Amino acid sequence: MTETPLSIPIDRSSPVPLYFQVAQELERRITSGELAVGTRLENELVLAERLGLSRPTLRRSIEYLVDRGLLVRKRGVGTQVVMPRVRRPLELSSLYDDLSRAGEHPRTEVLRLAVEAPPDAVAASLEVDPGTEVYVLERLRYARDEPLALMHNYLPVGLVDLDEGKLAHQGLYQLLRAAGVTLKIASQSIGARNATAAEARVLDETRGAPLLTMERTVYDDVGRVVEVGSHVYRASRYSFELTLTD
Amino acid sequence: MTETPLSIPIDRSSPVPLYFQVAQELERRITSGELAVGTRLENELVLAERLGLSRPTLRRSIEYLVDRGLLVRKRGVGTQVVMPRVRRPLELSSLYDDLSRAGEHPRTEVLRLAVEAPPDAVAASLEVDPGTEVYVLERLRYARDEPLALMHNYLPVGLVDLDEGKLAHQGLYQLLRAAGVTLKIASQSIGARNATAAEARVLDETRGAPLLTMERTVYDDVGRVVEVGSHVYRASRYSFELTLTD
DNA sequence: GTCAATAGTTTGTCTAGACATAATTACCTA
DNA sequence: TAGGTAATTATGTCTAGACAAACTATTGAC
Repeated sequence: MTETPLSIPIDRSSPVPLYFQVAQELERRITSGELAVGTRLENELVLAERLGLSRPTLRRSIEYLVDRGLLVRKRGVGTQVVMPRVRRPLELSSLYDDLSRAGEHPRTEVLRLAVEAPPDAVAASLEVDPGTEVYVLERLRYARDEPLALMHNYLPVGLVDLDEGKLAHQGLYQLLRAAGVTLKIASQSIGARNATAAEARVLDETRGAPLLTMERTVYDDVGRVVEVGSHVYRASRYSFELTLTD
Repeated sequence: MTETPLSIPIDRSSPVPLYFQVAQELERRITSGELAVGTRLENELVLAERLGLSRPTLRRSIEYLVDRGLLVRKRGVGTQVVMPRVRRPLELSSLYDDLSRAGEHPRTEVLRLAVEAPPDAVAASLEVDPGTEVYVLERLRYARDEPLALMHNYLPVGLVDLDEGKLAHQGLYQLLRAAGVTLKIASQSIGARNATAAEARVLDETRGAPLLTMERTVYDDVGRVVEVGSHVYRASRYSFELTLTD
């Protein structure tokens, strides 16, 4: 129930929007514990005046953090700090990015890279006519020198130029973003099955070992399908971590 | 590249906020296909005047739909309809709700309902002291008269009163919501393993059959842990569908 | 013909203030 | 004392307008 007078420096000459400067600084203080859970913020009028901002601008900062689950507002009551534990609702990240961040030293072996007509089901997911040629990519992902996942990707040609060299050192999504593609939304399906003999051999498992399967279709900001992936992960080494909101 | 003059009736006497009336109607027209993908909206000034709203209010409507991935804005260019395919980023729903919606006639068999001290790991997830008594719940979920999942749940006492009768006919989350608990955020981990003999027997699978595992911790709007779940699903009958954004 | 400067269009940010509505608190009456 | 009513406080919604920045297309110069 503490209520701290809040002081945040604002740089009006910065290209960073004012509301975002405030939001960022608030987020930092909350996640760092500087603003403890349960702390009540001063009311918007006072806060706006103290920071030298208009109320709409200040409200926009707070709204941003409310959306992300760091603050709770109640009309007639006030605004309170809730959770430092929250991460993003869910990130559109690739396995490579995740592993890099976790310091797992990912490595990728490109087993196949071709331009050819994919299976009809994949063509349908890609929303191209059956028989259309697309990038077909088969990769083996290692973490700490152990095989982790066998990945099949399909991409329309023309978005990005792929070659083995680039793919060995960068994640596919990094390459897409670098090519100016804005990944916007993906739909995934996560399931499980037992490893076939061939999969077991590649992944250094035994036949029948449990595998996690993931099918993913990724769309960009204008609604184009930019990638279809069909991957299997060793369940003994990997699990999906998610955070849901609402 | 079509550009339609947009006409939306607005009820100023309604308690529904104006920006939301507009957002809802726009969403309906987009998902129904009435506003086709690629359609460009008129610019905000014109649109605001046509609808008799101020620009900030109109902008708020549009912002709502941009956040949900139905519209894209580009400065200097305009606002365009993108995807009718998007659903919510990801819903905090329970298996029971999902199945009901899908018309799968879910049924629940309560195998155990007790108040006792949970394993220490669960107590830690629940953020209660080891040895604290909590609800311990073991259930078998059927869909279309076939066993689908074996579910273990742990809840702090005092939030909701549980009894077998209620649990047979309603999902756990429905009961929580009815008790005034606002589910806000959950962190999940999805993995896979092979079925033990006991699990296989209960789930009508064979020993070694692939199972999807899910561990979930749910928090309410003020940051309390309200449920910890540890579930296994028959991979032959179930997969997780997700939509990621950003 | 090509490239750069420029003008026009459209969204992005910000301000100042008005009124509405929900939650709480204080008070006053029965 | 108990009850409801009124005042208070805070967020929610909305308006009207200003200026900034990004993108497009056109125009002009070489």
